[in-house]
Amino acid sequence: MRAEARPLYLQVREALVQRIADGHWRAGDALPSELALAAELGVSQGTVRKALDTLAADHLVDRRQGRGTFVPDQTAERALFHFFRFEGPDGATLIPEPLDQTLARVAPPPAAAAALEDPGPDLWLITRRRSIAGAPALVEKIYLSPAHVPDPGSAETLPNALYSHYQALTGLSVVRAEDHLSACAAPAEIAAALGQPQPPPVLHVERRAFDLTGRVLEYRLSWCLTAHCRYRVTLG
Amino acid sequence: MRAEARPLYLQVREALVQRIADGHWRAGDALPSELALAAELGVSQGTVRKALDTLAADHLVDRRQGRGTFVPDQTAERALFHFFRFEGPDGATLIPEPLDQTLARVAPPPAAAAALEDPGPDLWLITRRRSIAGAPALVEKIYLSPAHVPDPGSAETLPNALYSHYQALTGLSVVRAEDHLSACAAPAEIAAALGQPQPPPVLHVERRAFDLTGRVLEYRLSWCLTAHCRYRVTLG
DNA sequence: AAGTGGTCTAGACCACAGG
DNA sequence: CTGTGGTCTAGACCACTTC
Repeated sequence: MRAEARPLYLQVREALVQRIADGHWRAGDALPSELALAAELGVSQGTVRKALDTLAADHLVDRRQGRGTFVPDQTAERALFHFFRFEGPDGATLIPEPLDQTLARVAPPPAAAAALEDPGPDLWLITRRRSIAGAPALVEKIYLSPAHVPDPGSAETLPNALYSHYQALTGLSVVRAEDHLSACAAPAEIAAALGQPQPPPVLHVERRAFDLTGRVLEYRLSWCLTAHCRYRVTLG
Repeated sequence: MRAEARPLYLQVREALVQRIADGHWRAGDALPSELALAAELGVSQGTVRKALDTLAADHLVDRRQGRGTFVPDQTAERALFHFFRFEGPDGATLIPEPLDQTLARVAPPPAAAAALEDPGPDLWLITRRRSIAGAPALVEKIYLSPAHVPDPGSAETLPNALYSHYQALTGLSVVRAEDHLSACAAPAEIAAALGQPQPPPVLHVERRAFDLTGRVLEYRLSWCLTAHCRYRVTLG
């Protein structure tokens, strides 16, 4: 570890992030112990600990007393509870049932091209419908760059939990997402997919999902009927 | 500091939170230095530091190198950037202009009574309209318990930034909020207030705002036209 | 110069998991 | 029993603010 302007523990943090991003350690792997990392990097255990604590705070590693420090699996559970923000009107956990989905290569719409840097000539587009309480309630258009996800599989094999699917395919984890919400009358195509004769008011969500190096891995548009669900946000 | 089951630094944290909640230190005040607190509480500086670091992470105190540790003012700036989640379509900061507002005592609607524990026979209700880009775009109904806010002032004197107003009046700070978002056709009353002949789709936000002891200080319903704005969420 | 928080180190002991 | 992370301490030095 050389002397530089930035604090040592941030340099250690970046070195560790680098190795995770490289795939040096894979999802599910345990990192070396604090003492081992300290010896290897030539810093004290306390400095490694501080770096690991900041990573844990960002959910980039998982620390378990007596066991070790782990690169987290993108478990379906975490994807569901952390990145799926819809819940029932009473606050109950809500699990939408898959209805149908398609997979295609499409020319990038301008918004998708702008969101996904380096979009290339065409993108993967997953279109899917999901139902809540037995009625179609959610339509999603999910854009992926082939540069990041060369082959998502087929429409039949796409699982419900996409983020863990991306990780299994590519080693890339979604660690952060930014949503922009608005209300609009459902576009005709969406209203039809939701089985509504008249365009109903829908909650529109535009999402950018980032990997741990800050690249946009996924650009997603959702339209949701909120008769039986709502989007929950906690502002700390 | 007595020996107990919970870690020392959490006991220190709670002692500090208690004093802030008590008003022992007021908004804007500096806390004693780490060494002074350590001596007073009979623990090491490192333990006090760890407690203060967790408080800073939760925005309950403000630490500034060379100056000290402060109980944060509920500045209009923080209220705006942290708890006001609307922005322009291009991501630009957005400042809605106040249009008009009223203040009344009303019988608590069931939802407001459920949200505000101990609501009493009636509540304060602030109703206000705000405009974006020159057109009415936001209607808010804000319920306050007189037990927490005995006298919010008059409709004429209510400022734009309510959370810092609450703090100036009562010493209570909003430190956390939970929003529930849905889309609906604007109720007739709201459509009229927004100057829309037909009920437009609006983003409906139900907010509970908490003080640092976890009580609900405010229950707020908002209806927003999202033609020129959107609600931004970052999921870490 | 004095006082504050920020970083870094070294070492002790505790709590937990697993062989 | 060993090894892990979690807590707690003590002390050194640095960076920043204020007088």
